[in-house]
Amino acid sequence: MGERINENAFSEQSGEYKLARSVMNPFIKRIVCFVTESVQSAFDVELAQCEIEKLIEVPPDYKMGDYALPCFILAKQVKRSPQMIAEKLGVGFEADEYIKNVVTTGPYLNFFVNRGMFIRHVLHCIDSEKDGFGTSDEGEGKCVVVDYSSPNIAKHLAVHHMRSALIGRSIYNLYVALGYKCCGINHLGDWGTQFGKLIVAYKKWGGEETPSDIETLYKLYVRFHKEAEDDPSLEDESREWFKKLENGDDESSELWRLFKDISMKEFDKIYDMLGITFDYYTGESFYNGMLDDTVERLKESGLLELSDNAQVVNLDKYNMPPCLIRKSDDASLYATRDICAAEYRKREFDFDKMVYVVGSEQKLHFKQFKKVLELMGYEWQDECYHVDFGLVKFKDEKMSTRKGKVVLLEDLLNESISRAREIIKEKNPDLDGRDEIADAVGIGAIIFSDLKNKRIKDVNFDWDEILNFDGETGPYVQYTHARLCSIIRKYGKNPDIGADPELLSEDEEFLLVKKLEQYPVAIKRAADVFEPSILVGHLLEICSSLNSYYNQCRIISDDSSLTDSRIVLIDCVRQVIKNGLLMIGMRPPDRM
RNA sequence: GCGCCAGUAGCUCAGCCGGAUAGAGCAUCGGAUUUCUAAUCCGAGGGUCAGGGGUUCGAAUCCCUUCUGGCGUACCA
Repeated sequence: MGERINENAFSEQSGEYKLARSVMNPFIKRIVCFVTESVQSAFDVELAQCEIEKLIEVPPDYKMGDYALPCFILAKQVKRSPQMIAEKLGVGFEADEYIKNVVTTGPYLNFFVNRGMFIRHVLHCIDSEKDGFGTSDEGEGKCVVVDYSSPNIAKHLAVHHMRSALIGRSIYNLYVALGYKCCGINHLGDWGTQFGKLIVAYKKWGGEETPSDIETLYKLYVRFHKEAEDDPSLEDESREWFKKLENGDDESSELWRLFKDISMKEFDKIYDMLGITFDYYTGESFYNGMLDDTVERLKESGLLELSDNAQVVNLDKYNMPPCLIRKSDDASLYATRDICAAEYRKREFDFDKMVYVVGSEQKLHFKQFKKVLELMGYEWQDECYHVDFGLVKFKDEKMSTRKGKVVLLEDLLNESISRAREIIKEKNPDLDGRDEIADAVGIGAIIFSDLKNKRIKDVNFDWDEILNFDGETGPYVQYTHARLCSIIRKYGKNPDIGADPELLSEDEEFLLVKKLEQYPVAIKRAADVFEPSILVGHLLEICSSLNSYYNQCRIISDDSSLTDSRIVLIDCVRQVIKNGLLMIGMRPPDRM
């Protein structure tokens, strides 16, 4: 029986994590102990266990082994050829219950685990941790602030606000899984000159009726820009109105409140559909009363200087344009408010990390922002991260935001749901609860397509691609989950972890279990680099392994012992897929 | 002009703190269902890892350089 173990996730972990993993994986621990001792006895060279552990990787081919020790690095320290080292170490190996065999292949020493033991170990972990499998307590007592979505009032929620929300929410969940306390903040763009513009537009063209929907507000906004092209005085007028607003003027404050309420109603509708929540909705306006203090601190630090009548922090020394703090009319800017908000959040939450999930086009802003914090003497600026993501591009000219056209998120989501409904009608017309499932699948497809690629990649917004439910997609993962649930339903009993794992002797079964074992590693890696796509990619690998297995082996058969064992495996896969889907904000349907 | 990011199969991407034979999905073509859900699986074709130099026992991966594309570059956010 050939072996088909092929995966590579081990090779890229940080040394720190590898240490933690060894606690979890006794197989690697065993290898590390063996190598450490052997190097000592064979070459009289002493190496730390964590050094050895960093070297352990996974061979690229199933025939080669489960874990490998490349001997190149050792060769330098021991001053022998890597081939010779591998050979000499291999000779001294004795099998035990964890590692059953070792093979020397050129400069590599390849280890084979005791599969039955490995499977037993992993399945027991999953069975005992259940929904908690993949979590840890490494963040206990620490806090992460995540700033996501943060749309501007009076415009429709744009696609990039959805990206920010989905990425941000996933990062939030990842850190919760690692035991951190998280604060999710929607830093609403509810302040700034654009409010002056809106007020001007409303007063001039708003008519008698009080606006009640975001479409009306948006039209006013668009009209303002159109008219301002011919009449630049409108810009001055809007700056004056914003100034009034900032000074607490009644009329403008009332309008501001109205505009904000209308927008929030609209936003909440979309957030509900996507399952996005926040702990705080403290937008820019929230900091209005604190701005003077912030500016005062900047002044005291001697950072402020006057330039063309505006107050700025000069950043020439750092090869950056100056950071504007107050405009020539004394009004604040977004940098002012961001700095103020950061100070507030540090006071309020005493975070260990603060994450801004905002598009790449604002890179310079965050670079300046961090530099100013540093110059103010805040060491914690080191723990502020701009988690940027690529632009959303439109293939289809009809949907371009240019020419005042926008993709309405609500339309996009509804389109996806109705597409899911069509497919259900076609494939499984008698499905119970099909409306709810169409929701989960339709929305899931959107969420998944947004998170599956590295965030830095630009997204080519293409209906056909986003609404394609074949291949590496959200529906694929959900479908896999539903199938597993279906098998367990058919089995009719509760999976019994007492079933014999030794019966799971197929290569596909072992491969699957290895993927499951890597799930907590994927979580950790994804959180470390704020990259949900790492988790998504791992979920796809699990599903792909499972489907391959499913098509090759029957789970429920006449052999009741074997069936019992396979059901335990199936239940564990189901559990892990469920955990992963929830982590990225998707619902795992029991059937579809 | 300057700065940052990206360039891997026809398309979308993974792999990138150097290691064993560059991998997926989509699309195309060919197969699999009396059997636990075919939204699945198996197979085929498809590559100058943008070009050039360098470092190294070894480079898609690190350094330099050129080209292409995107974004940013003080009173918008």
